[in-house]
Amino acid sequence: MEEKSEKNKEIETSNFIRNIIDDDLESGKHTKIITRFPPEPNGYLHIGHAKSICLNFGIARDYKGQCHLRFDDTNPAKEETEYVESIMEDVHWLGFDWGENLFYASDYFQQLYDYAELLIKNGKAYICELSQEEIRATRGTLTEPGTNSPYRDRSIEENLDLFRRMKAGEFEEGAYSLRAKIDMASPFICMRDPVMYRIKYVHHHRTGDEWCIYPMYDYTHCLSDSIEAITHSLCTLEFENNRPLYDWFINELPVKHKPRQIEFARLNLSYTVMSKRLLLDLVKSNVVNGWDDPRMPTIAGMRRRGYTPQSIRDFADRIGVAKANSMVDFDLLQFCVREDLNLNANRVMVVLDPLEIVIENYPEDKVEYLEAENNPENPNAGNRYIPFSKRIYIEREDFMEQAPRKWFRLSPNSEIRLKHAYYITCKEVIKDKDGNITQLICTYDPESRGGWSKDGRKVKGTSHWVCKDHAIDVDIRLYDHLFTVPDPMIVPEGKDYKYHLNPDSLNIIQSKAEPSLKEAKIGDKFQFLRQGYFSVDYDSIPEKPVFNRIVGLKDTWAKEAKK
RNA sequence: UGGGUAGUCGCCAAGUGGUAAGGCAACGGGUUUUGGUUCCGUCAUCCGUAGGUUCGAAUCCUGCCUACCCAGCCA
Repeated sequence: MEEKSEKNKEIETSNFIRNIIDDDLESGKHTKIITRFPPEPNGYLHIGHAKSICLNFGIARDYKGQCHLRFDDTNPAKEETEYVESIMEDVHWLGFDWGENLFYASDYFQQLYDYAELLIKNGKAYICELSQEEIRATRGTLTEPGTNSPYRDRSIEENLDLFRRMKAGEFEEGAYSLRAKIDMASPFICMRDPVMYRIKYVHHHRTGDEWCIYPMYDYTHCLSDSIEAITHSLCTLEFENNRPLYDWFINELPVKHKPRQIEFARLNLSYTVMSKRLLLDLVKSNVVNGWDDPRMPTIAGMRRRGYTPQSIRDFADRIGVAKANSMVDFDLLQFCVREDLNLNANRVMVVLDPLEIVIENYPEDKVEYLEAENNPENPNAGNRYIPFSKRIYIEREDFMEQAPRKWFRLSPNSEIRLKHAYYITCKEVIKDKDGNITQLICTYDPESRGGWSKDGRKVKGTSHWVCKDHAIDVDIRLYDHLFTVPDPMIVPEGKDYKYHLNPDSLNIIQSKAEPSLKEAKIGDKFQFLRQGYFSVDYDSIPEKPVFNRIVGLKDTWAKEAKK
């Protein structure tokens, strides 16, 4: 399904990071490019991570280098095996493979510890007894320098002894920390003697209870990159401030490789939120039904919704990579799925909101099987046969008693084509006592079988339909944006991001589908003719398939009708 | 207010001194048994702003404005 659309597309991928890599290759600084995707296993991956994954693995692929998957697991209090499994699944699903290069920062705990002792021996790190609050208080502010810790000038021997006893579990959490000795007056606040190690009596998902001291991100990340010989360490903009510290550790230690950190802007998508904290909150507060709720911007959610890996990769290519903060239109993502699915999803007829039609001049017990192409964009998709008889359903919104200007669907005495079937003309409108339309009486033209007429008369409107006696019942889940505004983070004073939650982000309806959909399997994707693209949800049961709407078709009539 | 970044079409984004790519969206039109697809066309005399250098600047220099990030023993 994917290969076909992949080859007729050639997005020229050029960005400032690739330019740097090109220069490094040309100058001979590097001969092989190694990148890495370094998630912390404390939550599910989202579309923002997909951007990073496509960037890192994409570069490795294009430069014939390699991209490592490395779990940044230095804070056991937040990390779980469940997350590492979901992350691996999502990266694979997106179409990338790290091969042998699966790593964990925790693999380097011993090496990192040895490096720390070396820093102590070189007089570049010390054991501090200040409490967390005291450290904060002596750090200074954005405009004022901090003050030196009273423990800053301990002897190397004492520092070493204390550090070893920290590791041995002799002290309580928070009683001691290992700090780099840099500069309490640095305008880079992260350089004001940052904490390198803290004591935590917490079980680690991989190292168990082997360690009770854990290294901090700034200390761990640069050295992990170095150990793996990463050439270009790509991260998001908020780490720009940390780069001096990244370089400091690399330069103070006798490392073989000195990776270069390069920062790019993280992805923001309109009508959704992207922070792990907020996504976790949506899950915990049951606003959505779990991490893979189809409204979530998580990879798992998008997969369940029906987005294809190809469409997400294409999206990542199209949004580009730069240093300016930005918010991408959700429209672009929708364009990418439609483009993929238009080529690859078979067409099928489903009447979302059924209105019964009785064809008065059609024989009572006759059933015909009409041939229908599965995908006009792909002749290889073949044909199928759809039953047709006297009673059928059409879409309720395809009929209007008082037709507006430019309306070319059904209305009293007008003629339309039933896709793949016949021309019908509306003769009578049946209503209940409240005036609601309950049924339409129509006639059909037996000469128009297949949807053509010999006299070549123009029938502008074409409706989809299903045969009443053969239709199957299906549940349809119509999804819309989780939020009603492009930027949910802009809220009135005193409100939080939930202020803009869309109360109509999910609508479940019962519909009638053509019988072929009985065979649909979980994850199958279809275009419901004239409606949109839908994917079979895993909540389906044999008696009742459940479809998620991935995205609607472009609807220029809806636009016209608004005028 | 210290430091770090960024400001090119409604939204992304190329461009790196030689006179504004491309995509999405939008708009107009042709084709069409999906008001889908597809096709054709329109869409920045102008690059946050004010000066300066230059034959020539979005690209170099200076000032100013705006936005984002940094004061976790989170990442």
